[in-house]
Amino acid sequence: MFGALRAWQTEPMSAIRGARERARIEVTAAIKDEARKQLAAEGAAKLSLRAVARELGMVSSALYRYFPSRDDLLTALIVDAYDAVGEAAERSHRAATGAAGAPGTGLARWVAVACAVRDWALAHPHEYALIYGSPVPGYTAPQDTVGPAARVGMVLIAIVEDAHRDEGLALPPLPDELRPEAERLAADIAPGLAPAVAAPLVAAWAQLFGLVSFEVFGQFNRVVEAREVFFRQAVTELARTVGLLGRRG
Amino acid sequence: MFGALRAWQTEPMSAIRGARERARIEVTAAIKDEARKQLAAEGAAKLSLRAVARELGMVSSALYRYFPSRDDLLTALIVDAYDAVGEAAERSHRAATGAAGAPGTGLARWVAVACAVRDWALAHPHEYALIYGSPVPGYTAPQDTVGPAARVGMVLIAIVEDAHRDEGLALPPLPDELRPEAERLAADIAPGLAPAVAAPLVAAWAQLFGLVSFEVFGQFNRVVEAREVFFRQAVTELARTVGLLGRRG
DNA sequence: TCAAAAGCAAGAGCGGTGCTCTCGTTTTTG
DNA sequence: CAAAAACGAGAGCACCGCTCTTGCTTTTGA
Repeated sequence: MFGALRAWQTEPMSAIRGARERARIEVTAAIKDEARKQLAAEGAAKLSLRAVARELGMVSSALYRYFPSRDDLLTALIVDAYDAVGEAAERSHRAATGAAGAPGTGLARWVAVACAVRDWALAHPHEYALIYGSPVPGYTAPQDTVGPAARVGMVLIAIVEDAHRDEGLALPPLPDELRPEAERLAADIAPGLAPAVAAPLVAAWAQLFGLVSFEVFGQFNRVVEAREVFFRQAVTELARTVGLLGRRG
Repeated sequence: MFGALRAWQTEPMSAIRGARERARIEVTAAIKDEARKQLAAEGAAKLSLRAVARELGMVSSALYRYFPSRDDLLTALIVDAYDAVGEAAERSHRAATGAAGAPGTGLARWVAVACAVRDWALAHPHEYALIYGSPVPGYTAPQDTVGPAARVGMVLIAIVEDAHRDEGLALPPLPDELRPEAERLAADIAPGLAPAVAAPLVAAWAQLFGLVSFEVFGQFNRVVEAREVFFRQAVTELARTVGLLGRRG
């Protein structure tokens, strides 16, 4: 018995130290799971700490041991949502990067990642709204969210960088007014990228989510019917604006 | 006295019939004004019926004589917001349509309207979030909102239609997969428009708001710095996708 | 080894919310 | 002029986020 105790204490730091810490991790995960369930069911506005606690069989005040406020719980869900959509994008990117270097695959990867983002958004509309709709907690995003929030953008950058190296880009001319900003952007987000493509890339990033948001938020209701083919065509055209070569290129 | 009463009763239907009706209109407007003030200050999530009533010196239950629920108040604000941004777009369209028929004005009008939408959004971020962020009341937009919600899109359609008539469009080829949807779209939203431009136009509509949303919602923080010139360049490129001819065209 | 410290669940409670109902009062209507 | 409708005020219900206090358990450190 004492031997077992000693064995626990000599476990590496990375492992869970005691029963308390283990329980804390499990309870924290259970809270987030239940909160995510309520978020998916009713939306962020209806998410209630008391309801989460009730469903977990604990008292509402106990929940504040794990999240100092409702906004902190929402922030945790925001980070998870960014990670989820980011991972969906990265997975589809890996899947579309089977054969590297083949001409035209840049466009295929771009469309694949865009469709992955759209699919995730349609499957998790409330979580999507949490991160790409109105920012509900506070006015500015907490620092914890900036890393996960960049993952989709990183994938898009990687696609364009790879295509630039492997197939070349059909670069649009860079207007003089935009040159300083484009150079700053390129140096900031992708040091190896040509300034002429950095600005269109950021714009395409925003426009991609414009297409997704309009569909998820119902702006396309009674307007666009064949949404899959409509979306694919739109993001294909978007790929052209960042220099990815299509069939017509 | 009775004469005055009779005179009131013989007034035309369009006028206000009595003191009660007049008061109702005024109180309704006061409620909406105060609600809009709180919306602009704190956002839709913090809008409280009780606070509105308190500020207006009435009891919260009295407010329910004018709006049956909080969501109905929000819906009224949504309609007003759609009308406001729609009117901003229409006004800038009229201003940019001084000299009609001159070559290249289609592009100028497009950029002017896009900038007007962006300016309004940056000036009224919470109202913008109410209509182009997560749909907060219910899941589907009430029927009252569809008309006002279409105003900006109508302006964009008008610009392209006028340019099509006056200057011609540089139409991109229409892929076969998109043809049925494009024809349905064209017949639905703008009977005089070529199918090849209908789909890109709807996509550009969504992408325009993607650019605005990313800026308003803070997604461009620490990414895009020179936002005005960045936006103008992006919507100029967007104009090209709907066939409006630029200098390079 | 054992007492101090820290973490934890539970409960009561505060001020706030949306919303309903009732009750006089006032205005409109027939 | 009486019936009907609209209205403001108030009390009250259930819920919310959040705080504070009270005991209990685990962890810690001398």
